[in-house]
Amino acid sequence: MTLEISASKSIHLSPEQERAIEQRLRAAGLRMTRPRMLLAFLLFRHGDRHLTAERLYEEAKGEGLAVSLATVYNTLNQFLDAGLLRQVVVDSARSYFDTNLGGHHHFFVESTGELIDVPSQAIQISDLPKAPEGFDMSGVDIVLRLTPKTA
Amino acid sequence: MTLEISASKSIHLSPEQERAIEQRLRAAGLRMTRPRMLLAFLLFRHGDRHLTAERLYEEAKGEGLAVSLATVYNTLNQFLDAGLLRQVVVDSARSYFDTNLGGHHHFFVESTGELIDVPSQAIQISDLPKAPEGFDMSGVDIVLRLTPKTA
DNA sequence: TGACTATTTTGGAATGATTATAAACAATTG
DNA sequence: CAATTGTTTATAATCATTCCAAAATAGTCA
Repeated sequence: MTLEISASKSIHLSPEQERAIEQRLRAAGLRMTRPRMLLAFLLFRHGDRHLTAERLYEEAKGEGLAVSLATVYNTLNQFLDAGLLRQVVVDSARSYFDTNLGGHHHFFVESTGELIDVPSQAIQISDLPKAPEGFDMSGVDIVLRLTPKTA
Repeated sequence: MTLEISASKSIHLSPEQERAIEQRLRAAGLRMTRPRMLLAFLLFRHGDRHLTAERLYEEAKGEGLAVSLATVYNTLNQFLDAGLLRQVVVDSARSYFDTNLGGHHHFFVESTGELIDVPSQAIQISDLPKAPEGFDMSGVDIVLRLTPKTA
């Protein structure tokens, strides 16, 4: 699939990239469409990323292939449901989507909104309470909040 | 100060309660007003609480002394700034305010929005990464997410 | 390929939490 | 008590996100 934009701009995926993405989306029960291909490409092409919907939307526009903000939200939520993304809750104002699916935690720079991965083995937890009666513990989220050093 | 509402309803604070609250607010540079006294009373009368602004607003109305939603938000933010409350970020949809100022963490029941304190000594962390160059670590937030047990 | 059905996309309206505004009010100070 | 300053309030504004109905696209099958 070629993501044509204009005479001057377009994104080309190699057949392998395309097949890899298609396979992941198909496995999740999602049809392959141009917006989903573009967004998957932007999300997964370079290592781990932490993005807000708005930022991904801007990035897509910057690449020249416009996609509506509603579609960005729809797609992010579908990817979340499909387990291709994880949500990170660190800020009551906006949602972050994380492409790193491995167990890990985060530094959060409150002043800039930047998130930085912390590998889970960097934090040693020797004891955790068990879930109260009737519940399962579905996740352990650790956020290390950072502020610029007070000179 | 007596929080008079109607012939039938009013909240009475003992002089000690009143003085204690007033002292805390004064120390934070806040004038003593009726809405602040009411909200402080509701927040601090019974042990540790986790409240959303909306819920505190409803509770105030339920007690008969109406206070505007804007004032609830203003007051919560002032109390936050004054260090009388702490904010808990667990849900991208709403903000929780926590009256427990001691070091502790939370269980979060996603299905109901309920928060449950976890004393910090219930979680043993034997190792934490240090803050990246130029930053101080201002907080360590741990959220244990709960889901109803899968029968 | 053509025609049909099911799914997606989209722009714009709607929602919900929170914050800003500006006028009315209450507390403090002298 | 008059002047000043800080607070409350109703309402409008904002911002992220979701909803909606119509237009576009993908999948299916003859």
